[in-house]
Amino acid sequence: MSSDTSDGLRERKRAAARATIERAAVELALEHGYDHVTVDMICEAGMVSQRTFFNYFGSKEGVILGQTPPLPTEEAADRFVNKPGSNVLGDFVAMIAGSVVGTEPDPQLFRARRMLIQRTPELFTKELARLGEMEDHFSRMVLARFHAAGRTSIAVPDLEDEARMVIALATGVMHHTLRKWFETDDPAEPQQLLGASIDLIRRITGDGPSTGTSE
Amino acid sequence: MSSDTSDGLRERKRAAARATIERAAVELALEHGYDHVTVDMICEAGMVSQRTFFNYFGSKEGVILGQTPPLPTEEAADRFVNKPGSNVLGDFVAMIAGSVVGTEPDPQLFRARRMLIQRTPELFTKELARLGEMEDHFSRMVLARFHAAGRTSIAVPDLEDEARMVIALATGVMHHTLRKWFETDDPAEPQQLLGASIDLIRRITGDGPSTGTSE
DNA sequence: GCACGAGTTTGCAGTCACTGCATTCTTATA
DNA sequence: TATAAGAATGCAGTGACTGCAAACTCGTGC
Repeated sequence: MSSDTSDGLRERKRAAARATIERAAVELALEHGYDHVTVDMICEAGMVSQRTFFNYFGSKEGVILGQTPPLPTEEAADRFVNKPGSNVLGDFVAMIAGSVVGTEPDPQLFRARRMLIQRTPELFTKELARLGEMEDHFSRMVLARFHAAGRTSIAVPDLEDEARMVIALATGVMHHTLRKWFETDDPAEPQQLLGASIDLIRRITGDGPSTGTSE
Repeated sequence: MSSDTSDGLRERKRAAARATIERAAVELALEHGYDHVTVDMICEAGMVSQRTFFNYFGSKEGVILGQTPPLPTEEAADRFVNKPGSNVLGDFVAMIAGSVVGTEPDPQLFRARRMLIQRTPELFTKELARLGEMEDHFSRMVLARFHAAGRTSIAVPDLEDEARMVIALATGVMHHTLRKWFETDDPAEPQQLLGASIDLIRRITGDGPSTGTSE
């Protein structure tokens, strides 16, 4: 029953409350600094009880970090596995970037979050940790790509290690790219940053900028 | 006055207390799991007040993680900068490994710490964060190496980015290598693991396993 | 020996994040 | 409209951590 954007008053209210609290929290943190804001302050500004706050977000960080970035779409994953480019790392990072960008509907809020995360070491750490949690999943994807390319764990005994290493490296790259991204003040195209990052990787890890195909 | 290992009763007492508390903490955490151990429990076992505990270690994690790993010796740093091997990443990771290993005088305790860190995501995260804090310092080292090799920021405008990217990648590698290291149950030579890691990097990032020299 | 001062340990009160549980609304539905 | 499913809230409690002031201990000069 009812339209698509809202089924039920309940849902709508929940969403509204959530949004109100998030905005309040981000605004407060932007003004006073994350660790000078107490959960109680957020609750007052968001007009909910502390208990409700924790029901919604689970932790103080949770409200700033926002919901955990969604996994790449099946389609993107499939492309990564079956249509490999010249460079695992590049492809992987590009895929992740694609799934991270555009998560938050409100660009204003999105930027505010990024800003806070960048300037608050504690938050930056947590954000990285969150990415880290998906490591297992990702390394399985890389492994799938390897298999699709005909490489087997029998021919290459440490293929699993190699997959995990790809993820480890990619994490590093994302670390770097995220930092760069947060640094720029205008919403420059992430694509460009990514391109630069991948260039750097090539330069650092061997084949000259022109050599091209590897893996 | 007195011998070299101990100047003053005060110092000695401090060291003893510190050791007692650390051992107690690690033992308790090993037995009950890090987050089921309270600071009060540690204090009781370590025979100090809670206040003293925090004076010593600053936080609950602090007592498990141990003192922050020392920076590489000047000598090691100099070698890294002025006697470059074939691979920045490899050299860097090797240098770090050298400065991390052998920090803790008591191998028993050392292993226990590693074990705890590995099995406690929270601690693992913090450990990585601690490494991350030294990023600035390290990227300056890499930059120095670049300069020593005759590369200037004028000829290569994003040389600083490149240095930071090296660190980012290295962080990833260390992440991977640490994990592998913690996994093995016998105190296998880190050198070997490192070698394997560096092999993987080569394989992933371009030039085939045999090509050799790069950078 | 001893007194005095710097350096330490401790108790205590308080803040803040976070949790479990019982109670009180609200919304959906029969 | 009664009633159940679903939230929101209050409250009491735990556990990490901090500031402050009082008590204590070691090192020194006498």
